[in-house]
Amino acid sequence: MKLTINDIAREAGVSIATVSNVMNNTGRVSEDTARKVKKIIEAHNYTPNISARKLKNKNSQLISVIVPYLKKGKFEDNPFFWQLLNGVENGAKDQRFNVMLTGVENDHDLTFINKQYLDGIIVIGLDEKTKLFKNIINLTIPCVFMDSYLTKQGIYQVYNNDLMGGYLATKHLLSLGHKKIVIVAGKLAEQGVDYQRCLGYRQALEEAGIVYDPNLIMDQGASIAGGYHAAQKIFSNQEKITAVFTLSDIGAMGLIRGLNELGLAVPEDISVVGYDDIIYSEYMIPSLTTVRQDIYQKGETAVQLLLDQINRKNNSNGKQIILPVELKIRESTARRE
Amino acid sequence: MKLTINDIAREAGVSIATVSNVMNNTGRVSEDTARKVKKIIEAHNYTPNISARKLKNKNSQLISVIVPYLKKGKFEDNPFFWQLLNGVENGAKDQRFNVMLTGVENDHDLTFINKQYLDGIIVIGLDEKTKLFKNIINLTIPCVFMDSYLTKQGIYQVYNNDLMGGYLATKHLLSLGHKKIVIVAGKLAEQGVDYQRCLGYRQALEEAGIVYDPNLIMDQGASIAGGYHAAQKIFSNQEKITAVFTLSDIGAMGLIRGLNELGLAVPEDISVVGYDDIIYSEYMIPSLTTVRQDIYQKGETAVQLLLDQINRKNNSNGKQIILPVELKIRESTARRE
DNA sequence: TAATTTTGATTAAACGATTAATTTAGAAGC
DNA sequence: GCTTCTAAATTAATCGTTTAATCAAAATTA
Repeated sequence: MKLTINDIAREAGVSIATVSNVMNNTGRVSEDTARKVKKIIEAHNYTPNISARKLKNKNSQLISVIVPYLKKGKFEDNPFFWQLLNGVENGAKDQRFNVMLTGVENDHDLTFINKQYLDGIIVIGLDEKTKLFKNIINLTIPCVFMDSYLTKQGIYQVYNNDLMGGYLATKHLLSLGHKKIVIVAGKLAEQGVDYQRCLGYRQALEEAGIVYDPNLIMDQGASIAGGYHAAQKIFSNQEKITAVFTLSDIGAMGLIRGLNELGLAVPEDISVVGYDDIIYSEYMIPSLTTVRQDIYQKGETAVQLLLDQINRKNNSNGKQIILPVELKIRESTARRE
Repeated sequence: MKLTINDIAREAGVSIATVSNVMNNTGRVSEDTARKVKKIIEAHNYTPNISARKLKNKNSQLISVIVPYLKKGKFEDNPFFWQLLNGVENGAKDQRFNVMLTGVENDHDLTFINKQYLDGIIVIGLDEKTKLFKNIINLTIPCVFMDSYLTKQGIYQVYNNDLMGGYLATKHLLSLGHKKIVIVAGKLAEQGVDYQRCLGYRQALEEAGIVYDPNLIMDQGASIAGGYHAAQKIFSNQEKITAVFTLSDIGAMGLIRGLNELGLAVPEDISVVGYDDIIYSEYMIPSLTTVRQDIYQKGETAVQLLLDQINRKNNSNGKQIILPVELKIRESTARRE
């Protein structure tokens, strides 16, 4: 049914070794023979069986993007991941790699990522202290960690300049005259992006001579519902809050909706800055001032870093790539009255 | 280095065949032996080499979701796909299947499918007339087609009741007194979902005794930018349009933004109905009246249908599953003044 | 007890590639 | 003409499983 190397060899009147040599350009075949074999390969659109090749060579042309889900069955509503996955898939395709998506829970055992099955993985937002991290490291397969600030030596990481993002957003709000700026964060784990963004926030405050008030940090969840619920808290807060820095655009979306329902207008009553610049931010009403990161490009970068690692296998010096961020000023922020 | 079945067999003092039989629960092994072997497998955390298994069995526990992209390098901005993929991944995980994502262009060669020994594929929104469709059919691997209305016998399909969705949305607008209702569609290919939704629209018009006017159908693209640009057209249209039925929520999002910029308020000046009920629709300002389909569940359903096919292999009767839709009435529609 | 069946294990042949070791055929050197 | 060298092809082993074909021992039957 399916063509094998034997079929090609038979038709070309050569041995399978020769066919293999032709395919792998080992230079051990005469030009004439090579041409003849190639023609037959072309004609039948033959491609070698990856499993067989892998059994010998130990590579599968398959990588996985690992998303530590909150819970099985729970839909992750941030389009961030989708955009990222598009970037990864696109970058991988260029080098004829395929991309798997795997959602895992935090204490998941990774037997399903059989060591011999994947050529590499990209892991998003993982903390070094988790069991999952240890399990992944133990796999000793090429790996790129994205959006986490890990201290372990010799690993590959990609993230945006989150500290700068936090700094820029806060500085912008400060420049508009805001003093009481709330942060609505996802989880503030020390190795997460939100922690860094908060550091940037604190740095900007400090430069402006404003005392950091931990009560203004809300650890609410980065989801759309998280933002929505934060509105209530902000509304009932005694202090006069005039600006909110939400560490995700979807959180900002929920927040603005929530504020509206409580009779607070954005930006007239409260200014809001988001984070990510997902595609919808530009089209929201009001359009969202936000810290832009190029998510698609981040995906491409990560896959590139991973494939580099896969190709020259024994280089384990590790590498960090920090991508730039940019403040996009739109309608959701205004001068404090 | 890596443990093989031989190591386990040696340590257990049995043959590799016995180890294999233990792993695959063939029932050909005595309880005592099985227990002994299992213990050793456990102790070493051994997992069989998938490539070897694949080579023998020609199955991979791997399926792919195929998204016919518009173009390579172009990011597909509809979160629909992400939600769907989450559903698929979740459903697949239950049965220990992994999920690949593949974006293909219309004339893409599909060799990767054989190479990876995919056990099955889910294809989204594909037209029967395309070359890609023919190529896929020729592969003769288990396949589920989603969101297309194909006429070929013996194939498996999953879609929502799009005709009903179109009907419900239109009926709702009619009941609010609207007469000139524009449709902003993606592509109106005969086998696509948008075509069906338009049929529903026409049916509702007919019941209300309103003549169908093809000039009111805009074939603008279902993207957010498509909706945005449609606003201009609607604005400059001479006829007094009071309502728009956008065949995607993100299109509606772009549209509402566009209308706003042109000084038209939703729903005061124009009512807008979307389609999909993505998670953001509820949080938009105004929140979006839309036809809800449970995308996550659709993903789960598709994967279930696919795995059924994979498991009892020779049943090729085909099957269609039609999932229900529901109208969600929110703020973006109002009675015509 | 001898013949037969059942049970539980082993042997060995695939699966489809890669590659080290080997063979063959010409060409070159003397 | 004989040896040596080189280029180009082949042979055969190997990767780690599954499974059909066997086989041996124990259990059952006559």
